[in-house]
Amino acid sequence: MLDKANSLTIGGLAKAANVNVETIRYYQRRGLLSEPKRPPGGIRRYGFADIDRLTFVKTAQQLGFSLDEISDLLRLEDGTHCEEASALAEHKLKDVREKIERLVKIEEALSEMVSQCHAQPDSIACPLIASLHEGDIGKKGQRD
Amino acid sequence: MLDKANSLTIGGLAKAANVNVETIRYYQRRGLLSEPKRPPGGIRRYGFADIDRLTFVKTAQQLGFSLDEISDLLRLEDGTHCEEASALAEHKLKDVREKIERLVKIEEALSEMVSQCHAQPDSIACPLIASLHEGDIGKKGQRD
DNA sequence: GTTACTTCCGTAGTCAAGTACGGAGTCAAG
DNA sequence: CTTGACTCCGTACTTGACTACGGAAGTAAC
Ligand SMILES: [Zn+2]
Ligand SMILES: [Zn+2]
Ligand SMILES: [Zn+2]
Ligand SMILES: [Zn+2]
Repeated sequence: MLDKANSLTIGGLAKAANVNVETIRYYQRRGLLSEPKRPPGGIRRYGFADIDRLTFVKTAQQLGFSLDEISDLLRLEDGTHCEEASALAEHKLKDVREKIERLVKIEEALSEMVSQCHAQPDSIACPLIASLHEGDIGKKGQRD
Repeated sequence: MLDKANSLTIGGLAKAANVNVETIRYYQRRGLLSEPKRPPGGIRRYGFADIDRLTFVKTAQQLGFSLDEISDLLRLEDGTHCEEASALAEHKLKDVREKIERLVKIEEALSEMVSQCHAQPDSIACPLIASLHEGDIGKKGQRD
């Protein structure tokens, strides 16, 4: 962790990790990223470890983890908590699969509607609109 | 739509649709749900159509649509012309397909991580956590 | 016909995840 | 040694989606 290359200012880190400076400071306040000591009367420097951690946070976030959940993941970093980490990930995986299932149903409904609509360009009532009146999209499986 | 059974008070509707009363009122303010006329000096009554609409909103929401987008979806119901309706529906369809794509990538990444984790019960570092450090998920095409 | 819930309505507060602002201090170039 | 850019820090604002609050009026049970 004591890289020769702990040479980035917060702005450089922000650029390197492709996040806003304020986001870094926010993560520090949330305890997701530690603040390097500040040399007396100077400014903080950051290094690869910080880029790595920001990457971790952003990646996990794209996987649908909240910042709180990411805190949990970060506390499991020592690798001795494989069980807990995978339980967390498996829960997310289940959520994601449910979302996909529902989206596929909507996709089918929408594309059906669109093609019905195109099939009847001159009808008085739009079949797309008519089918929405039936309200049969996503009738079941309302849980998280 | 003109059910004999328009007998629910807002509280009953809330219970039936499994949402908070305040959420219903909020949706009314946002125009996602219409307010039935109030009989002079009386209270509003709701029916199945309202339950359906709330269900639709909640389902679409779980699929990742914002309330604004849901407004768009719902406006397809409100007598827009065929052209506009199908344009909207096609746009949404594209959105849905993009969402599915992104979620499938996430799903693959997560399930890969989980199986790596299970494959190495005795490793020192959890490969699931290790892979979060690599940040190679969704490197491109993250847009909406 | 009094009491205890509800409804109605407007306004205000909450929560997550940032983003912006303002003033003071620091640093690198010219 | 002055300028201009950047850092630091605290506080405040933002957005989306609610949730709560307070007081007046409606309604139901006894
Ligand atoms: Zn543990
Ligand atoms: Zn593991
Ligand atoms: Zn049509
Ligand atoms: Zn779109």
